[in-house]
Amino acid sequence: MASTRRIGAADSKTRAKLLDVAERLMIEEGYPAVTSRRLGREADLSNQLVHYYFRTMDDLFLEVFRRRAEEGFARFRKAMDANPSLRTVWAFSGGGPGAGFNIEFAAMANHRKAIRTEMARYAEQFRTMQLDAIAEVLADHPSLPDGLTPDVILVTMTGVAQTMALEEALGVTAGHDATLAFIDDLVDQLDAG
Amino acid sequence: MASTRRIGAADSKTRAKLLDVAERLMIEEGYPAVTSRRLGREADLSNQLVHYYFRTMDDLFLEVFRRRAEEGFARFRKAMDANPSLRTVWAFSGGGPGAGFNIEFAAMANHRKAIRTEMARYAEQFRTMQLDAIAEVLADHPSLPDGLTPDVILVTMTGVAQTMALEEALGVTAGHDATLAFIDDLVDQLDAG
DNA sequence: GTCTATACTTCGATAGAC
DNA sequence: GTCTATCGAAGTATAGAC
Repeated sequence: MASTRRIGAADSKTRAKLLDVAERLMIEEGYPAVTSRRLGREADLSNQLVHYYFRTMDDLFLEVFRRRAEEGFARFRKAMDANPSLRTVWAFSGGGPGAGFNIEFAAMANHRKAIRTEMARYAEQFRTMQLDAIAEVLADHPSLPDGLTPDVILVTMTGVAQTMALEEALGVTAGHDATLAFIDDLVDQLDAG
Repeated sequence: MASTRRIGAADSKTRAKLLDVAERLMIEEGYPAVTSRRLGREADLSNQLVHYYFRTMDDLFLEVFRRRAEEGFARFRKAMDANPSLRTVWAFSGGGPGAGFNIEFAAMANHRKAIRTEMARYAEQFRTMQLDAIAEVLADHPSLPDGLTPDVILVTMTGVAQTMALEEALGVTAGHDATLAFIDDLVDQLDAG
């Protein structure tokens, strides 16, 4: 039978605070720095309280990820409502705010099944949303260059945006400006029809 | 004055073994799993021997990275000698074998200065090599599409290849086949002139 | 070159009191 | 909801013997 250990309410303010601190710590120092003890200290709480709200550390990480994902979806939907265009899709291709955030989870996903599953779910859902958006925007465009389907446009934009973000964090920016200008032009042309 | 602690020879077989095990462990379980104790155990050595060959764990990681980088350079040069084409550049855009390997170091680079510096050095050097290769291959091509400079071609290829590799590790492959086909065609056309 | 011994820190997780 | 107490394990790193 399952453990009888108690677990904190999902709408607790303390719980939300722990998630906030975890998110900050993760971005600033990397996911291995997010430990129950460290978290408790930074949030001015006992470390054991972390285990009260999250059965395991993986549960905590999953919650951090989900919060961000939900927020990202909402922001994308809102932006598309305000300005349904390829440009908006392009603006969100980098994966939202915090490229470092994505890398942390990508590294975790490589070795923790629960996190990999959750990330895949999110990535697929987001891709579908973006794809629908592109299809709608380009619906009345008579002729795209041969082979340049919405699929291809999206994967290419995503690849370029995410890799440039990653490289920029590293301090490597060779070729970025020219590529940015090229994609910008392309997006303009496609949006114009 | 600096520590008088002894340090093992760089050409030691034991040292090489430790680097091998570290590399494997890193890919299989992630960089936090690469600890001196774990390393010693897996290599059938005392954990203290790790500190004999590498003053700090960061030194160890740097050496693991450098070994791979050197090997990657050599493989790229050899492939370009055998078949100097855009196709060869494209084949190496994914960042060599082991996409997971790159993610591990990218995550580390986000928070460890020494590793970030080394990675940036490598990335810049590799990009220059690739750029020279592309420029040479395309030297006698009279007219590229407007704005599609070697810079842009390279950053785009790199972005698409690396992101697809990352997504594939996650299990997300929507749009990959179509994008692969599109780039393949483009590469063929550019190689043909 | 490899080991033992050792010092000190930090970790995840649980039980149980208040 | 939060804390104290506590367990067992693992981490980096150094000194010094063989």
